[in-house]
Order: sequence, then structure tokens, then C-alpha cells
Amino acid sequence: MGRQPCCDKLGVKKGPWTAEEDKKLINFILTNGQCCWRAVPKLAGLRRCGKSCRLRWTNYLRPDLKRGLLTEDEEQLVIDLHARLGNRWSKIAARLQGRTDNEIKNHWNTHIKKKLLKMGIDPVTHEPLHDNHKPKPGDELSSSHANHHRMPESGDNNNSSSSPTENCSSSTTTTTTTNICTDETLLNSLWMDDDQHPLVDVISCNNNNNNLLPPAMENHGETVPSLPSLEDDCAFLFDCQDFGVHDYGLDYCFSDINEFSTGLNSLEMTNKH
DNA sequence: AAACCTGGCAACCGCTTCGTA
DNA sequence: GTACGAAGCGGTTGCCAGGTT
Repeated sequence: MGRQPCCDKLGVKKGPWTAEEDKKLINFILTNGQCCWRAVPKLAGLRRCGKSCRLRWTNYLRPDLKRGLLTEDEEQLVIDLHARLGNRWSKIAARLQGRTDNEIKNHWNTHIKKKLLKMGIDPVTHEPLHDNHKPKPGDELSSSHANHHRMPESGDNNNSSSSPTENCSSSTTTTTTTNICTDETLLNSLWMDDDQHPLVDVISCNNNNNNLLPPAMENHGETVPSLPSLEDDCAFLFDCQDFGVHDYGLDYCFSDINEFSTGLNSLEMTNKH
């Protein structure tokens, strides 16, 4: 049965999102919540495919996203989870607060994979590499761009001359940090209304590693072992309370505002201890 | 200074899964 | 049980910034 295109290809814009488009999408989601993604572009006045809107929101605009490199702990957790789950990035992401599947997937391919190879561990099987996995010209670590993009799965390259800790992430930290600042500035402006009032205090939420959206808006409420405490999970509630959820259009997050208040009260009680 | 190379990330594509009529 | 549409997911690509020659 022929597959329907996800959207009308004609007149649908592709490529990088503009600040204007981001703003429209944010405003729409804040006002209406995440409903039928297919209808979002039309209703939000965007010439984008619904899929594209969903990706942009979940991977970039969501206020509960952490930014910047994964911490050592997060990286270790990703490795552990990958050993158990394989390339099921969404499942892995569900267990890391504020991280997206795309982000984890990219980080895996660009950092962790190489790190494991340098440590002599096959990133696919998580088993030690054999001797016949010696570096060859054109293999990943001698890498060309093309090789990087083809992502060889054979697990070549057991370069024991490098220490395990000597990895590529160090060289990128500075630029990434710079990008974060730029992104946060950009996002800060995006999360302002037309009168430059904050729609949501995104930056403080991120800096505190807190979440703004309730768990229900995140990863389908999967149970999350070995995760941040309830307090961490729900810290966004205090921010919402501080700024007033209604004021910022976040009341859509909660099916029952009384439930929200109750949750807040109980959290406050917990917090006082 | 310019050309080329490399690495990283945002975004797209297409397949799979889920929900519903 | 089946067909279909919508959303989710993972793989892949393209662009761009920074580094190197």
C-alpha cells in the first residue's frame, strides 16, 4: 500500500529553523499544548511539516532540555544502558533527564564510540576487541569525514597508545560551551513575548537542571530506575509556582490544576525536610 | 590568506509501531 | 481481522565552525 507523505511536500519549508519560526512554534505549544502534530504547522502559521515541528520541539525548543556535553555520569549511564538496550536511543534518552534521543545518538557516534574503541571495547557488543581489530588506513580513528558518516560497525582500531581518557571531547568543549551560550541567548530571546517578558524562565531551569514540563509531557511516564530523586524530577514545579503556570500558559500541562497544587504542596512538605 | 580537512550537530528520510474506525 | 493515518524511532545526510596545511 503506497505510503502517504507525512505532509504536503509542496510549499513545505525545509532546512534550519529561523528564530521567527521557533517563536511561532513555542507560542503555539504554550497556548495549545502538544496536540496533533500534523495540524500544528497549519494552526501555528508555519510552512513546515508536522514531523519537523515535533522534532524541533522535542530536540531543541523543549524548555526542560539540558544543554552542553553529557557529564561523566551521564556518559557512563548511556554506556551501561546501551549495553543492555542497544541502539534504542529513545529508551536510553528516557532515562536521562533533559536529554533527547537525537542528542544521545549524536554523542554516542561522535564521542563515546571513539572512546570505547580507544579503550579496546567494541561499541556494538561491549566486549573487548580482538587482536585482528588493528587500526587500518581509512578506519574510524584515522578518520575521514565519509568514514565517520558511514559509521563502520566492525569495531576496528585498538589504539593502545592513547590513554582511555584522551578523547576527542576535550577538544570540542570550548566550542560547544560557546555554542551553548549562543543558544541560550537565542533561546532566551525566543522565550520572550513580544514585550520582552519571559514566557518561561528557561535559563534558570536549565542551569538548575530542573525541568519545566511535567513528567507526563516527557517520556511516556516510563519507570525510571537509578534516576534523579523525586525532588529533582519535580523541581520544575517550584519554578512553575514561582512564575505562575497560568501566566506562562503552562496550565495545559496539567489535566487538573488541583492535582498540580496538591503535588506542589506535598513536594513543599518533602522539601522542608 | 586561502584552500582543504575534520568533527559535531541539527534536521531530514523512511520504516515501524500504535491507535482507531 | 484489516486498513489506514498519525506519531515515534533510528539511520543518515548536509551544513558549518574550527583546525591544519
